[in-house]
Amino acid sequence: MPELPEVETVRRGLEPAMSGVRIDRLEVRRPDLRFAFPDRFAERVSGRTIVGLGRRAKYLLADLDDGEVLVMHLGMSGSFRTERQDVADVPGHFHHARSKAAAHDHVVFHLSGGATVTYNDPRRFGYMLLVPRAELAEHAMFRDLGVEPVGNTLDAAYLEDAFRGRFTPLKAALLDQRIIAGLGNIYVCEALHRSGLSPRREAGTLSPARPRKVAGARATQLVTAIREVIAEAIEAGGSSLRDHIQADGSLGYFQHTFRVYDREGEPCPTPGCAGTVRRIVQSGRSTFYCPRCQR
DNA sequence: AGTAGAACCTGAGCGC
DNA sequence: TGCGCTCAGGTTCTAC
Repeated sequence: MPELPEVETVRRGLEPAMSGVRIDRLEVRRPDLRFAFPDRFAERVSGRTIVGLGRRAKYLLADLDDGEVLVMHLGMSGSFRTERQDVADVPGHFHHARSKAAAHDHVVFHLSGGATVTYNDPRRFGYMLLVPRAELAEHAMFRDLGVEPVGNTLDAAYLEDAFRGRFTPLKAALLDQRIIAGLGNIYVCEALHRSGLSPRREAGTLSPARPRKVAGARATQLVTAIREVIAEAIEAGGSSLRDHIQADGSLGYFQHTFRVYDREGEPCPTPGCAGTVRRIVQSGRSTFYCPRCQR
């Protein structure tokens, strides 16, 4: 489920409840998610204070006061929800009753002050790790990650370099976390549509044979589209947080309207384009695009 | 080396 | 109502 904007939205939603807060007890309700939990996981996390909550690509990073980082990945179906039981008598404050455990509630953070944060993940493609802060950058999960899509390091010249000589389709190249870290199936489709580039085009065709000082127009368009799509989605996530979090305390899903994703058969939303959104399968995954305006 | 496909797991939606 | 099939926002392992 979550791509970078969703993970960032989850981070922002959890931060007020978790940052600077002590974990009185970590409740681990099964032996594994995608991987087995770390040795003595519950014991090592219980009693720690969360110094700060960060994010890298699609990973959520909780800095603990003993120098370790609790690394959390939400896989396809992971989500968090926050609940607190100590605000019932605050006038005007929404009260989240402490609910019973739902199906697929795998990890519960019992926080000082009485709030809980629950990780739910039906498909269990998510996972949690404990990594010493100093070793994080060299950890197998992080060392090969590419640049963040919104940030100074992503620019057209970088993309041209990364794509040079590659025959793989643009769709696959953009999903490759070693080049840009954090994009997923939805936002790749959206960015390609906005930039007028076909998902089937060979990645190397965006790169001039030799590096140039001034990057080409197509790579520039693509970079602009990626940054816009991600920034807008994070903004939309922020809005949904403000509207939504108090109602049910759940984090991980928010409503979005996409221009092409999951819109097979609908008219292409590009102004003046009479095309129809088409669905194809590339390396086993759905791609939505307009064959008319995406070249 | 680089790329496609299967695998991991559960649930939702659809046609019959 | 129920069965069987396809599909799902991610990553990793295997096989050409």
